[in-house]
Amino acid sequence: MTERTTTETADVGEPRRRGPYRKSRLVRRRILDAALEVFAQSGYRTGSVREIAARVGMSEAGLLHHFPSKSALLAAVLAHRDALAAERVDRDTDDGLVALARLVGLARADADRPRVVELYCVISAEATAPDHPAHAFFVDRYARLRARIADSFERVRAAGQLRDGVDPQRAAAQMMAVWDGLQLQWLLDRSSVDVAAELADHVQRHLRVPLPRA
Amino acid sequence: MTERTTTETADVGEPRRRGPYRKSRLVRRRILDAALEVFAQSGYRTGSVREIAARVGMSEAGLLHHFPSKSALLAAVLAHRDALAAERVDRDTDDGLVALARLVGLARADADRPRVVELYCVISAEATAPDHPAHAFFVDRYARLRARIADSFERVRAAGQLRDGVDPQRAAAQMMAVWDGLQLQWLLDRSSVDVAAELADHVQRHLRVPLPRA
DNA sequence: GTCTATAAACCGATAGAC
DNA sequence: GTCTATCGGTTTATAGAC
Repeated sequence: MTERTTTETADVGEPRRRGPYRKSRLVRRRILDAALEVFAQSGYRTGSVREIAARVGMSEAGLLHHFPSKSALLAAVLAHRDALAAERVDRDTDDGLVALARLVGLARADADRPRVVELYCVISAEATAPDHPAHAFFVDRYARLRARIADSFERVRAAGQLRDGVDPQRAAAQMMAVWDGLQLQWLLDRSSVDVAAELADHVQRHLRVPLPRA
Repeated sequence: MTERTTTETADVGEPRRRGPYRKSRLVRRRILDAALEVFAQSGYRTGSVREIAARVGMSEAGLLHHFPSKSALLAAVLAHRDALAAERVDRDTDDGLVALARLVGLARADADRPRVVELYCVISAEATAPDHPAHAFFVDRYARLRARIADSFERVRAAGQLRDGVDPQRAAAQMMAVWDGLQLQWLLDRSSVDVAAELADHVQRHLRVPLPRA
């Protein structure tokens, strides 16, 4: 959002030859990666800026030059990860079935990103407290996702592919719930459940037609 | 487990006239209640013994006379709440349908205990980290609950009340998952979902017969 | 059984040098 | 852009008086 897009005016001999703020962007990226790991493992409140800075290999003050505060750092991590996920899922489709299948595909891909799964699991539970810095973010995020998934189920219904007695709104809430809950079980014990398989099974139970794999 | 059951030998004039360690038991109970609130609101790692002690109205050292450490206090809170829930659900039944209905009933009753719901939501997510003091507790707890609920679904199947293509093990994992996930949504926004209603709807989708209300 | 006092550690954020 | 140094705050747990 606040990303600079101007091109540099001095081109030669300067350390930032290939673009403006190039080093800053790389450093910020490394900080985000380290913050993701620490917040995932320890939560926001217990995870420390000191630990994040140590993983990046710089001092606390050096890190806080790039992000004004700890909570701003968390916000940046969440915004960054949400943007990456949206990139994967939000490509245009009118097909509700495809939209739902993409979510299952995201769950399948998440098996290779346990740190990301852990981040959302831990921080969302923490953010249940109204005074948590990410509280409003998660309240809004869940309302938004519920509405979007309900819309997908609605399109499935309009295409005559939804089973009788299925309410799109309720199906959306249940799909998100089973997804989150499976992730918790999986984080506690990797061998206990197959998140994507169970999520697909759950969704399939609402459909008249097979859920595509993509 | 370590509860004393001996009766007192001196009966008159002593401050603990109505039973041995009576005051200690009451104090321990008040500590457990306060600890539940603090751990629910702030998690284990951020929740402080100081805050718990303040709510009980005693000093930190005074509190730690009753529980040897902070982690022992958390263990006691969890054991206490699990015992209360088991009391409600574990009465003997051979009827799988009744067992499942009791779980939905517990979810319904939990609408009046948001602090308890919050405790499990926050601590289980935190306990995802292998070095968390409650990690082993939750890994074991989830394995145990999955097995028990799978057994209930198995009994439902044996009674010819399970829909075709439903695997008891997977149904158990999915039921726990949707329950946990709905609680998270509910904690973030009380008006967003009806946990018990959605849980009942989910379970009903696996059954040939209506789930009883009790 | 409860207290005060204290140890030993960690925290977020800022000031200011370079 | 990164550092050192530091302020003012927090934490769990223990020692020892009463």
